[in-house]
Amino acid sequence: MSAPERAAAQAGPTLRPARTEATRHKLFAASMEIIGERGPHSVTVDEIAAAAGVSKGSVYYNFGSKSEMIGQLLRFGGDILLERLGRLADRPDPRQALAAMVGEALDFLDEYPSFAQLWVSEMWHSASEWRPILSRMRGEVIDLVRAAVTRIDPSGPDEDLDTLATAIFGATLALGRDRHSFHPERSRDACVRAVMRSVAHP
Amino acid sequence: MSAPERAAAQAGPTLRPARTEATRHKLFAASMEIIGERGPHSVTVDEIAAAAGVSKGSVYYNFGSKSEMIGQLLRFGGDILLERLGRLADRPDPRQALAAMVGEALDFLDEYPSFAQLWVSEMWHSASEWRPILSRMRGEVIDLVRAAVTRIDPSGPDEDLDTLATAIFGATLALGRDRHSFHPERSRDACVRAVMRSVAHP
Amino acid sequence: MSAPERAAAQAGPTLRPARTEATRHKLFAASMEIIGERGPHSVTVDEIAAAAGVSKGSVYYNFGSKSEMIGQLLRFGGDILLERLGRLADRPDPRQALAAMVGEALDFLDEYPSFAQLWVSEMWHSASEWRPILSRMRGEVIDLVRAAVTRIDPSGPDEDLDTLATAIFGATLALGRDRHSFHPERSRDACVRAVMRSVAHP
Amino acid sequence: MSAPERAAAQAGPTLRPARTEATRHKLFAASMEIIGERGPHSVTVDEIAAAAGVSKGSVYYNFGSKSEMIGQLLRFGGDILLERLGRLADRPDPRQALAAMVGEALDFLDEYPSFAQLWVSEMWHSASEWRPILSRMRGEVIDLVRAAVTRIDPSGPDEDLDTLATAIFGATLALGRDRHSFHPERSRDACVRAVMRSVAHP
DNA sequence: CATGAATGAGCATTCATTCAT
DNA sequence: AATGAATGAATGCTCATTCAT
Repeated sequence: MSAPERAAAQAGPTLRPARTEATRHKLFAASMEIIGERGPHSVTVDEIAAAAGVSKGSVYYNFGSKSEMIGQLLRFGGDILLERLGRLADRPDPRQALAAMVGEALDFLDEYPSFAQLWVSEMWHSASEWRPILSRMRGEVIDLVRAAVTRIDPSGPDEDLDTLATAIFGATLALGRDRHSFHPERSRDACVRAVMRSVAHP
Repeated sequence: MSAPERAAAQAGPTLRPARTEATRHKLFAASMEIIGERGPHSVTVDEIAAAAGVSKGSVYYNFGSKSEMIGQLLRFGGDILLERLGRLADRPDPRQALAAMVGEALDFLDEYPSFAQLWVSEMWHSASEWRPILSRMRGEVIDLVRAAVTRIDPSGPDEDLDTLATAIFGATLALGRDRHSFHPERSRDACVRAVMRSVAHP
Repeated sequence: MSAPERAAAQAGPTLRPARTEATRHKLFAASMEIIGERGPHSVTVDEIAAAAGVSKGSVYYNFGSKSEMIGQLLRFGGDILLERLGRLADRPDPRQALAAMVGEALDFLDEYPSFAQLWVSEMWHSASEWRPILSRMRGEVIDLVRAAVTRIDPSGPDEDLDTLATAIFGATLALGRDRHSFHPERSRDACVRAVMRSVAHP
Repeated sequence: MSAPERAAAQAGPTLRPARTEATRHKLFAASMEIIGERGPHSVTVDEIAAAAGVSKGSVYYNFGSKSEMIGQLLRFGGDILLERLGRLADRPDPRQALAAMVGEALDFLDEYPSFAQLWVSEMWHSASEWRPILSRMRGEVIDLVRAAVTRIDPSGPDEDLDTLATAIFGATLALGRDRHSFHPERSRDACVRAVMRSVAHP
């Protein structure tokens, strides 16, 4: 448990000192930037601290360890994505809801490419330190997709709906990363259309 | 350049290539096993050598560096996949050809889960040492898929075909990894069906 | 660039420089002791750190590399020699000035035998990592000697003065090392006299 | 004991197989070339073998170890120098004899710069593996010089003659290396003159 | 005689973590 | 709340040496 966590545990809903919050956010921003590009193992705590403009000691004071810092970073990013997708889930037209979610996901992958890269790298990695966090995120996202898919066509066995949701999830993730790495010219719409073909026939 | 490569570059009748080949294959097999599970950075050369039953020096004698060894491992795995997919590409019925390729890919991802994990992790990683190798593989696989998709429905702009091929690629990869990590009970057929939905309606 | 150098480059009020300085000097002293005896390649960083009573990591924290540490050690020693010789250069009697410099050099070679050995070994070594440092030192020492020689007898071409200065430099170096290795009984005065014979005749 | 040495020990004055002699000389030539430039510790047996165009095993077959190979190389070079200097020692005019020896030494240092470098580096090195060889060489050369000096001016104590001989030795060595490294334009004659100044005045 | 694949002890270097200030 | 000097276990890599062919 890092020092601020200890303090919070003792003091109840402390108004967190502004200085700590600022340091944490500088570290989030800097890590997000460089960890996605170079990978969590290739980036050193020194580099993160330098990029954030704080001392190395601050990382340990605020997060306790490098691993924990990355974990909180992932939670931070995952919450943003889930919040954004959740907002679109209850649109009246189910097909439009799914399309909106795919589009929103593409936007998110575009805005947080480093988070996206980290997710793809670690989610299926059996020995990843962040597997619990990432597989929970994967589960929640796929649940949202499956719900949308089910509203479009509730027939068929549950297993098939889950499989379809996973396929949509994978296609979206791949298109998002591909736009970043290989095809920046590819339009968001074209990607949404390609993904939506799997639920396209009325 | 590793010692065997230097020797090969000079041509001439390689005197004792059998021993070298044996060592290299033992290293390939052992690496494939453990690198995918724990990630290339978390696995040490000592562990690889021990798992292969050779000395650490042999790794360096044969490959020159850990990075180069993994690179050759990736080429090795990629060649297997491409060879397998290529064999299915010219089936008469284009829809059956694509379905066969998706199925074959799933089998491959099942047989070589470590290779699959490494691929997913590093392919879109901008600073990966193996990016050149992996992105070439990605390109060749997507080309195969696009050719199959084009045979099914040649209408529409090229860009859309490329995008669709990428979506199919991503969906298959995700389903393959998901079967390994989260849903071992999910059938190969269900996965193929889910992927094929994007080209299913005549 | 080592960490303290990075810090120094940014200026600002160095907070805890005393600790760093202490560590650096402990390392200088210990290295000077053992590197000259066994040669820079035969001495390990572990040994140096152990001899200095600091951790191996400290060597890297303070100098960045073994090579850089030795480089700074050489600069450190060279500055001492040059400072000592420079103080004697402007004695009124030129012959006495040169004799004093030769004697002082012999004293220095006696006090810092490891530095002397390193200098002799690496100065004329075309591929030495420390060639730039050592050849600059050689140049400055020879310049001092030539100035003294010129004051004794300004006639003759410049080239001859340079050559004579080099001969004096070499003779002194050899006598200094020889006293350490083979003839500890040989007196300082006898050495000075032998060197001074080349400028002895009025 | 290396294999040919074993053979020689058994068979008496064997006519050494031509193949062995050829291999040894190729190795001498190649080592002399690169060891002097890069230092004995920085040069690997692989490099030496490659430069000589023989296999690494041949080095061990012929010399038993890297250290022994360099030792024989040094003996080889030292014999050449001593033979050349010895031939000049009994010239009638003692001053001319010494000048001829200094000149001959400069020629030798010019022809075998790598040997010269190795000598300078290792001769005064207390822990050098080749110290015995090199200090014997140093002794024999200084004896020759002292004999010549004694013939010029036999007065004065023995110790002074020895010291003077060492000074001449050092001056010559330094001028020889300096010509190679820093002043290739400096003439052989100018160097001889500078060295001879210490015995120049009748 | 010669080769070159294999070895493993040894080494320079990295980096997450600690702690006195 | 923050700092940065110091640490040392861990790791990639080198290279002299061996030995089966």
